[in-house]
Amino acid sequence: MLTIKYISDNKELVLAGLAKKGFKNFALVDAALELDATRRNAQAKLDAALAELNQLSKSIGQLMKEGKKEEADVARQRTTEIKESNKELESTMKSAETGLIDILVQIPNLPHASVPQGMRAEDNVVERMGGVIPEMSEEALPHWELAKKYDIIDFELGVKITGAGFPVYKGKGARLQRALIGFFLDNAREAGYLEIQPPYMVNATSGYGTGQLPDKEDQMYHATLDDFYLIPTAEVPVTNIYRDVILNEKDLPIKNTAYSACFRREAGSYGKDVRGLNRLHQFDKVEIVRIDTPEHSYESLKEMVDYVQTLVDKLELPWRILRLCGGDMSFTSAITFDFEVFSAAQKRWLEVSSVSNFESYQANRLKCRYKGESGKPQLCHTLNGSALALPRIVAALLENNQTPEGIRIPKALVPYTGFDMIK
RNA sequence: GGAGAGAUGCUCGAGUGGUUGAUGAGGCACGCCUGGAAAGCGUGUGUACCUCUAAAGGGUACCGCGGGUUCGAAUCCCGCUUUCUCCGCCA
Repeated sequence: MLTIKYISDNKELVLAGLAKKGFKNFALVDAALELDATRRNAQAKLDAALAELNQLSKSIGQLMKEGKKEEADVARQRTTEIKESNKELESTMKSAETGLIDILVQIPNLPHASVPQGMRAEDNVVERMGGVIPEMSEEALPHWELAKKYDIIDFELGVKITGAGFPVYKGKGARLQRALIGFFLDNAREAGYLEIQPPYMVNATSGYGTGQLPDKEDQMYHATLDDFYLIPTAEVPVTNIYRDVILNEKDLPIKNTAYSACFRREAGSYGKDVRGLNRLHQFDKVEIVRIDTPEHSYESLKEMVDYVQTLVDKLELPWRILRLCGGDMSFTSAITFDFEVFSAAQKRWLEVSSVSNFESYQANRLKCRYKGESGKPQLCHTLNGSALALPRIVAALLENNQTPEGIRIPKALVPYTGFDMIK
């Protein structure tokens, strides 16, 4: 969340930023500022009262030692009065405090100056493109047909076992999944990322830390008996490693990578675009997470984008990078670059990665700070990106590389699959 | 799941009701010493919020978390979380 200090120092910038993001509830900003004033006022009074209380306590001890019981009793009486009047101050302060946080978590992050204006996907800007879109014959099959033809992914079987959106990968399909995970993790390691294997369930505090809660509560699977959430991305557990942590500036940037299964309810998205692997409730993804100083976070962002580009290049997929417009970015992001690959039989661009700088928005929730030479702890910047999400990569690989003899595996991946064709 | 023992600052480790934000040791930083270093000596070493603000200063809170008792709690009481040991179960 934004800090109340930033909001009160830069109200006009905040309102302009929110407008760019398509956020209309400006009243929340004033409400936050008002609650903050209430809180500060109550705390000032309460602190003064507590100071007097502490003084009285000391004097009572002293008086008792000197045997001046009556004077001590007078002081005791006074403490009772103070404590009585403190009750109201305490409840004022507490309710202002929780009310303020309730409001702040409803205010999204502000977009970076370089984020294009716009509300819809059409307003996103193509940053650059690469790879070659293959010529496809009219008989080219979409990946769900190919999956059936070669018996490598069974969607109906997943329905039987769990439900729609939980496919079963078989044989070379399963091995292709495992190959991609290994390929992505090895590349990340070579690029300097520390591999992490995180829990796939998190508590509510972690969900709040990265901003999934309360904003996207209905997008996560919730194990109510234990109040755990299945992670929608490894970003959640990995970033929460750094919750309530003060890092040393010389240890930055932190570079972590993690494979995890990801679980998303995808409530409300049905129809043609979700066929096959296009949108699943459970899928595999390798994530990269970075934590850096505000001075270096945009360098970090560029490195991450460039790194993801090397992956789609090695996989020989046609790709493009979009700079998302204000209205299309996520709640918590300050800037986001989406990677899309072209899936030649569906003739569609599919999003396979989203690389974002959250600036200090997550860090403020997480209380993730760093300390440099100057001494004072400051909020870090957090960044993350998919590198990469598997299902749509698989969809594009299957569709783009289909031949009459079978499906060709890109050279870079063969050491991981152990086969170069799916026949 | 049952029983018992713990949870204190960067780390270790004192502390069972009264100037204890917290003894001590280690670590770290700075200074002295040195040709340089080590050793030695000295000094310093948390976070958040409020107030004030150029800075300094002052105040409040924090000894796993949340309550309670008391004029006063790291210290007493209750609940929770978590770690360890033993038993049970088990991939």
